[in-house]
Amino acid sequence: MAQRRKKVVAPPTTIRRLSIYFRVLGGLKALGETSTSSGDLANQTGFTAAQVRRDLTYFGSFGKRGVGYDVAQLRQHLASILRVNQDWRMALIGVGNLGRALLSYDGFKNHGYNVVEAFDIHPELVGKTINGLTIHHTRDIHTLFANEQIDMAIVAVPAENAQLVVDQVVDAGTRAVLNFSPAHIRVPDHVKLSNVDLTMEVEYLSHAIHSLKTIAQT
Amino acid sequence: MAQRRKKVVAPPTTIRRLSIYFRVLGGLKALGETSTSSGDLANQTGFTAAQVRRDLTYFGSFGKRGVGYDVAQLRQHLASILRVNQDWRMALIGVGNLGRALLSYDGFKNHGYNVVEAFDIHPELVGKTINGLTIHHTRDIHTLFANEQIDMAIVAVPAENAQLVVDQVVDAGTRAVLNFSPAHIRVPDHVKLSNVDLTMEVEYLSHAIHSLKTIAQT
DNA sequence: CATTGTGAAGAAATTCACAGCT
DNA sequence: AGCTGTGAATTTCTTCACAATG
Repeated sequence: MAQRRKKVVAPPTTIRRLSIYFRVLGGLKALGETSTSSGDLANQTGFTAAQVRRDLTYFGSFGKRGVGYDVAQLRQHLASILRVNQDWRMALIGVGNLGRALLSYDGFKNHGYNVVEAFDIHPELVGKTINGLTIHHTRDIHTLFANEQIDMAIVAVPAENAQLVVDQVVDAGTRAVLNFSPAHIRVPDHVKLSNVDLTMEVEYLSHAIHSLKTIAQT
Repeated sequence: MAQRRKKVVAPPTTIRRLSIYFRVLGGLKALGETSTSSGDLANQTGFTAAQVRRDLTYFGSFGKRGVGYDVAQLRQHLASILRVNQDWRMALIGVGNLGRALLSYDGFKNHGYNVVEAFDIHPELVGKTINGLTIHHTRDIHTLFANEQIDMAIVAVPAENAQLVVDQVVDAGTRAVLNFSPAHIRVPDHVKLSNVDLTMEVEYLSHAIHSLKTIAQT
């Protein structure tokens, strides 16, 4: 112990912004742009130039002073930091409306995130094929996860079943869970959890609209 | 200028947590619980007791020292802060896979967030009925928004059309936008924007899984 | 005496501002 | 001359710790 400690680890907020820079760089590349700058990235993302630069410094220095960043090169660096295009194998648990929408979500497949298994608890869905995937029963999660190495589980089941399902996928060795159910999920330290909470966003907005009125008097 | 300034405005993070407390209180109420505490809420949300209390102080003091909080009463306070159950009128723009899933998302309708209009640009969808809603052409946004007072727009169109669509709904008077498209959207100050970025969450996880390996050596 | 509400302290994230390269 | 990379300052957010109180 008592090791020296520099500012080493990037905040979660930085990682999420990197994902956005990565996307913008993809756009620039598609347009044939070869060079960009922190100011340009700031413009296209709504963050500040200082923040763009600060975010990048957590991982290295990728630009040339006086010049800027090489689009392809910076994009490649971010791909490597974020680990995109690494043929991630994902399983979808819960093939309801939201689950089905996620199955065909372009943003996943196009970046190396492949849904390779689908599960549901409803007997009438089990055995059916959707987007080329046979739907399995959730009771078979453990067995099938063992065969196919699954890196990430997408959980889109009702709140009351969510913890149970997550326990199963964690038990089966999955190390990342993307949870869409409106429930507080507990996972052990070695598992990473990310929540997408649609109700929360809507309620945030309904609060925010209103408080504008209150603030808008200078 | 040079006005005095107390800590008055709650951070956005607080608002989002309030939404989660609200949900937990709903669960407690359903179980017949009448009383709770910051410690209990902390347990059920994964935040800390101090944070629960701090979050609440931005809006008032709702508990009794030595006792805790009345479930129904605190829930009612949060409902009022978040403005749930106020019959919000929402419009969905983009009736693709994701849009359709959102149309039938229980979390919205059950809390007074009603999708009352649906729009799409594709001629083959216009005129069709889905979940009891007739799909209109996006070109009619302005006209139809004028008739029906729309409080919030849910944007689930491809990134390349997103800004255009948002400009239209903003122009039509909407003051809140929930954007699901992977694009940086600009809105004027009087409009509130919230983004749900699925790719970002997946990339966050793929980064996080990996960095665990690096950190896990003590 | 258990639990709130809150100043004060601490930690984390953002922004400033400028030296250092190209 | 222009843009990066980064210490330092600042702001924002979280946690501590305890007086107040039902």
